[in-house]
Amino acid sequence: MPVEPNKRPVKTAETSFAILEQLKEAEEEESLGVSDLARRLGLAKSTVHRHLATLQTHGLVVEHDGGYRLGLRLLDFGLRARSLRPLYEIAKPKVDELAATTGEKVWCLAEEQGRSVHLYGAAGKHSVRTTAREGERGYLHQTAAGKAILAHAPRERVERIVDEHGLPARTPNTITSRDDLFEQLERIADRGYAFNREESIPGLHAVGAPITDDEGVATGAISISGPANRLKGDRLTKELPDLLLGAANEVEINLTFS
Amino acid sequence: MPVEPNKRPVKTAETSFAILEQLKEAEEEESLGVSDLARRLGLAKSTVHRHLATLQTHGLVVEHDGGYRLGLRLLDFGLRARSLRPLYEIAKPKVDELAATTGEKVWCLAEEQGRSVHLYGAAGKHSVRTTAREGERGYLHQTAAGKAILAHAPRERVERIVDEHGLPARTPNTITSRDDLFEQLERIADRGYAFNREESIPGLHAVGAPITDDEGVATGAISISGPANRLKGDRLTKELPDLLLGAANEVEINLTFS
DNA sequence: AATCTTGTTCGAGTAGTTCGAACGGTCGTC
DNA sequence: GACGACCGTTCGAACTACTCGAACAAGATT
Repeated sequence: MPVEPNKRPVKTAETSFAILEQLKEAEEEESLGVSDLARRLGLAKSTVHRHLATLQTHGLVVEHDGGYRLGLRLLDFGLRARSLRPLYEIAKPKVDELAATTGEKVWCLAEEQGRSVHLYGAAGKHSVRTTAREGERGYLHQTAAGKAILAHAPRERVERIVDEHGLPARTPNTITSRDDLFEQLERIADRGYAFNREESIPGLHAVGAPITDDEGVATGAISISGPANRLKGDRLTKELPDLLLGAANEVEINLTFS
Repeated sequence: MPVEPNKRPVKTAETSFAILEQLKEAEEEESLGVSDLARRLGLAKSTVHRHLATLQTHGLVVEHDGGYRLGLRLLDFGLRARSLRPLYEIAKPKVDELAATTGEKVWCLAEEQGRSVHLYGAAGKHSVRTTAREGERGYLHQTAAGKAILAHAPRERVERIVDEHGLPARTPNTITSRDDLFEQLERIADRGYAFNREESIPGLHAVGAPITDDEGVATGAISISGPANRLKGDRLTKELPDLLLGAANEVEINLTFS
């Protein structure tokens, strides 16, 4: 499913989305007003005003503190979108379990439109706090879970994803060359799981295993991540992968019979 | 802030929202196609097609199984909307704690546009499974938490809310008369917490306490709910309210100093 | 094999959006 | 205390761009 070039988009709807996007990007305690938004988006005040009024009647935006912020109707949509994914419903308890037994941060990621989405995360006792948030979008080549997904996808699919999104770096260790990527993906496919050695965040290591369907194609992945000095040696290369593969396998079985 | 009558809404944006709404209402494993949506919304196929293409490039909608479903970009927006509310961030650990100590289902609700929103829920060991979901909207007069919020709001505000949303019933016990409502609210305001005796779901009882700001106006509430035969007598009228008020008070303190 | 779907594209007509100007209100400053 | 600056809001006119319907290929169903 190549993302269509999308001739003739609905521009009016896009400006509404642009307003939502601006409000999402806004700082925590900052609430934007009509004029602020109009300036940022290069639109007339009256236009922004009209869009905001419409968004408000649908609960997508709410007045707050002399400005506007995202409305909780979006929470309804977002959580519905997530619970429609069987992967979430089934992986969640396993992710909790892994976090409890390993004490580290455990994530379940899904792939959508060539990007990764952090579906659900559970914190173990010793888990580090990173900037990752549930719902966040990321690049598949930058994480252990993402690479595990790519390694279990048809090569042409990976080619198209790289064509579209490139291989942006986040740390000196991030894979930035196509050749390196495919070389690693091959080894990951053989091994069945992937490592991340400070490729997305300095000082952070991770292991990721794919969740594959009955045709061996990945629909998501789970990962365990923690500080490099704790995730190393046999723990990183043996113990955690074992736990991870066990959990991933259980999820796969439950997925095919649901 | 009376919800404005909203002259001149942006109709084009509204049809985009209507499409999202339809996809949200859709059954679990049902994925709607262009023609389905066009039929349901009374629009031309080509119109729906164009909207879907636009929604897709923004990740709000994704192709799946020969149709479309809500995209995970909505999860990003929704979770951001929630974490922008200090109430959520601060109440969450207390809700977890209450669920663990009582063993029942504990909810944190917020008020928005005269309706309640289930911000966060935690399940205790014995907690019942209800139809309530995080992100769901409800009526304030139908639940313990909602009534606690209404009881700690200016009377004129409550009047406007009832004018706008009415007092729809969910069970034979739901409050449906204005007089009954205000009578109860008065007692709740005195007492400091509210009960729900099968007013939203048959066989379900609950206690709710408001989270108020420094002016005594409620911005949200937390509640404990469980089967009527377990939530009765002193446990319902003494023990649980005590725990609840303690937790609510802690949340309030943390909220004012954040 | 024929027929009824499906999703897709495109042109024409007009419905609806955008802009700008003007209003009243509120805040801050001189 | 009055002025000026900025805010959000409303409205009319101009023209953008959205909606519809028809027509197409591809696939499913009969």
